[in-house]
Amino acid sequence: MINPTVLTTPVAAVAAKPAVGFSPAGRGSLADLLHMLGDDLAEHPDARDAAAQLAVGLRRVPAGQHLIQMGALSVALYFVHTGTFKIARSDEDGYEQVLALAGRGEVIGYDALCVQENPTSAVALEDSTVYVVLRSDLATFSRQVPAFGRELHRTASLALARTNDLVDVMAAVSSEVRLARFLLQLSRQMTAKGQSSRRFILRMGRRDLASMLGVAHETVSRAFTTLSMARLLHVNDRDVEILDIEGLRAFSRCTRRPQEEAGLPRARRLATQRGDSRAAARLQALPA
Amino acid sequence: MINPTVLTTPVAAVAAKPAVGFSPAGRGSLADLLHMLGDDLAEHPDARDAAAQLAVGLRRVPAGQHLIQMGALSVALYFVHTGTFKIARSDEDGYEQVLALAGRGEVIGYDALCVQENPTSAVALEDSTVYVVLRSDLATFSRQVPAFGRELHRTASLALARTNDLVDVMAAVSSEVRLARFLLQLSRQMTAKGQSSRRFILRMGRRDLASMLGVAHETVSRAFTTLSMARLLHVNDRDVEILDIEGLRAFSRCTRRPQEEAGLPRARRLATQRGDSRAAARLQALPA
DNA sequence: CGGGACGTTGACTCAAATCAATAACCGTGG
DNA sequence: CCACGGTTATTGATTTGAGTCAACGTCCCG
Repeated sequence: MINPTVLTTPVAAVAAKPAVGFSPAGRGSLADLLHMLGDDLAEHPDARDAAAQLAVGLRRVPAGQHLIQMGALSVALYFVHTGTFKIARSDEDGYEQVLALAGRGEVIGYDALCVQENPTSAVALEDSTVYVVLRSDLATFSRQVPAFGRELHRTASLALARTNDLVDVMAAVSSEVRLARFLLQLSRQMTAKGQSSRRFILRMGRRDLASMLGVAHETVSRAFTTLSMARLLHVNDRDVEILDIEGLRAFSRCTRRPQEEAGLPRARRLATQRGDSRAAARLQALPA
Repeated sequence: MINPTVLTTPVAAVAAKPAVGFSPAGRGSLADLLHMLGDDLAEHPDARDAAAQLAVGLRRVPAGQHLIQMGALSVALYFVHTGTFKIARSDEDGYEQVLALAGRGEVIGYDALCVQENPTSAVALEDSTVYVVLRSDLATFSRQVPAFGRELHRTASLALARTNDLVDVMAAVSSEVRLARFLLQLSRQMTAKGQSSRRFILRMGRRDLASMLGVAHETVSRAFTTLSMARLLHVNDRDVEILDIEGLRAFSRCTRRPQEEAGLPRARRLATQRGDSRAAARLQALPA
């Protein structure tokens, strides 16, 4: 699986500018950051004042640029303000494994806290901005504004849960199921962010998507057409609309092939399998 | 992939005893916990005293018992003191996806911090003990003993990095490469813990291992024999000895099939592929 | 000794990787 | 303006790695 995906990111552009996305930085306060994370400090006026005093950087990262270069010294954590990032690891051959997407409110760079160098890189998929919190400020900020410590733990926990979700996706048997699960997760995330859970734009190309699913990019194409023909989706390049979310959900649970349930003396099933073009067959496993 | 793996854990035993592994608890101090995590607080005598005052639970978890039941309310974080745990997620069909192993010094339950209920379960693979830190104590402990906050972030970061490693494993093309990568990571972890990096005992059965690799358990067997025959390993059930770690490393990098490097005008290669029994062929990609 | 869980090996089939061709799109430059 | 190279997406043909089914040996426990 996993065809190329070699340097999906415009290398030329990155090489031309300074390696680490350096752009006219802005300025914000810890209070701004906390507000974005959903904590208004409304009930802690004193902490609110403290947070307003603590300055945090605000950096612009143009599309395609690296926020973090894998292997570089880790100096800060980043919180996505606007835009989307792709978190990836690439081996020396240039092959790239996408590990996560990070959108508004999510932490980037947390996985480096246990070491010196960043184990992953972060690339902006579109023009983006991030809050910058220096590692050397973490302790101070957490002490002076307990809400920050709380939120940091929450976002880190979320990052962990997200990666676990990705493992679930990659563990699925068939490519169609992998895609279905991925889309459902994306849908759930969109809901959490208050956007439409039915329709959204994929921020990445087929190759990056294939890398996340752990399949060849041609297979992603085919999986899309299969799900479309099953009337579960409507796809136009990166524009995806979920037509039947319940059906998609049912389909995504079609993990490993049926088998005798754990201990329960049930023996019906199968007899429905076999014959036509595969994925279509997996469809009649639907509820209604 | 992923054959059954249905309820690898002795359900009966779990069902018989209270759902959440409940065992004669001990008592420890935050200082003990920090000492295990590698922070002696030697340079902070006052913090040392504070930490010695703060009590944390110490719980015994017999082999096969659940420390955390997926879906249960999250009330605490756990730090493995002795033994090993398997972190897993199981869908309603009884299928189980293993997400991580947790050994001495690692956190368990961190992924629940962003929600109410535990998104994963944790099962002891052998008789184990854990330090218990209530979620309600987290803020206090972090404030009173800054070293705890630091170590908590470090271990959480490690958990995230570990899961990323697992994604790398599951992203590999062939089952043999998956196994090779997994073993190398295990080897690295053993080194970090000061144990032999050449030889170790797998704590899990083939089915759980298969779940982590994202393949059928029969395939794990075959991959083991293939690597053995390649003289890279010596395997006896769960006892694994790495014979040629450099060879194994070279093999593990054999990801996707060769292809034209990014832009570079190189055209040699292949012509070596094809003919014999697959994995053996992949071997001559070695350095020397 | 029989039942159960586990590990290994073989045979068969099929889903997906691979190889290949085509089309659409984009920015550039003549 | 259109031609050109480059990147991306889709679809088809072919091959093969691994999932599945099945049989067998081992070990442990009651």
